[in-house]
Amino acid sequence: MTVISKIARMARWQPGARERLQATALQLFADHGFEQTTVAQIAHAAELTERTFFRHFADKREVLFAGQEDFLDLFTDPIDEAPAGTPAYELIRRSLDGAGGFFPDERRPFARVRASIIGTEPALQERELAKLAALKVRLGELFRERAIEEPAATLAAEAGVTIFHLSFQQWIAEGEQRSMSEIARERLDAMAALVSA
Amino acid sequence: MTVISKIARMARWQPGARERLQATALQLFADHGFEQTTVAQIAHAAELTERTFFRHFADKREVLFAGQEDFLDLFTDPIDEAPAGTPAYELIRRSLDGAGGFFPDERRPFARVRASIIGTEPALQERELAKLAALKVRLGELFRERAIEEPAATLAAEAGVTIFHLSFQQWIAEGEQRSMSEIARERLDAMAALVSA
DNA sequence: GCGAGTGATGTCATTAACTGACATCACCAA
DNA sequence: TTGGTGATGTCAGTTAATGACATCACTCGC
Repeated sequence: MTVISKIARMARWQPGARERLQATALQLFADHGFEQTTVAQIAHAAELTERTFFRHFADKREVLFAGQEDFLDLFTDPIDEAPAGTPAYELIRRSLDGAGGFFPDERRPFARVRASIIGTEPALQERELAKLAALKVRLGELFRERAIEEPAATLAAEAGVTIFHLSFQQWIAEGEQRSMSEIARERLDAMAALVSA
Repeated sequence: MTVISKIARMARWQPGARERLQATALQLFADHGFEQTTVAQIAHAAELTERTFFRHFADKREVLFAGQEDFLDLFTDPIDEAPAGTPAYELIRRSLDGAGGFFPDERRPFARVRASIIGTEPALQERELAKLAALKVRLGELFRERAIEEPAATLAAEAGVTIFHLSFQQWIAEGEQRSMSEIARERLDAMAALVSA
């Protein structure tokens, strides 16, 4: 009797289907490319069916982008906790600082593989832009709620997301050792210097 | 003998297949929605085949976004013509001013229909973001070529694209009468005021 | 314990986006 | 005249995505 069939006697399904699909997909995409990998292959390798894949992820690309809600909260929680009247620049600083915690060093190898997959596929870059745009919209809303007027609110949100994006790309760059928070702080300071110059 | 068969005797194909597909697609999308319209329907309504549609447009969404090259040139030509040493802000001002010419009042109704279609479909918003991102990348390159250092180059490109996007949305807003150039100038001034404050 | 629900999964059928290979045929240039 | 070219058509195939219905371990109230 195999280990798998033993487990199968204990539970109807193996737990963690979603995570298994994500890990399997990442592996297959890295090995054979995004386009060359079919959803059927991913599902089969994860010992599930294609239909189950699409129950967990709205489309094939989404398997690389799940967890959007958590991602947004990372940035917005520090802003929610800031006192009223905090200036936009300080809100961005806190937001980036808080989000930095989501990118511990252990994640860097994973992030690099993921980024290299996304980098080879325009369709995936589109999705990434959409996710960043969603973050931008959310930040803009929070700023406006705090009586920061347009166009300052949108521009501040834009700047915040840009700083994050630039920092993230540096974080996963070859040889980079510094933490996400350190890099983001440096980028933010550079922007501040730019504006005040 | 029909008009069509007369023309058919004179030419193997009706000219302007691409434009016909674009106009037909816009019409059908507006009437029945993007998802509800199939490529086969568009092609048939334009008296062409599905295969021909995909020869002109890489995918179904692209029929609403063709002409990317011309669009980019609109923004970059004024920058190419500016003298060396022109500051980033002035480059953006010229770029927006030049691009404004691409949005004459006659285009507003078309732009409104198009925008309302895009607004209802996340997949189309993704594509639009990708196009704007391409513009941002191109502007960033031009700025860096002019010895504007990072992160100023990327931030300036970002700001320019944001101003354009905000201006465009205002241009197609209900009741708006001003020209694209006027609106863009106002938005740019607002941003400048913000930075210098 | 036991029977009714619940939830994650499987099965099956179908649609529609997209692609490759090859055919057609007016036009044009040598 | 003839041979090449380019835009289109035809056809077959793959795969992403979705709806409808079945299954069955688990759980909760009794």
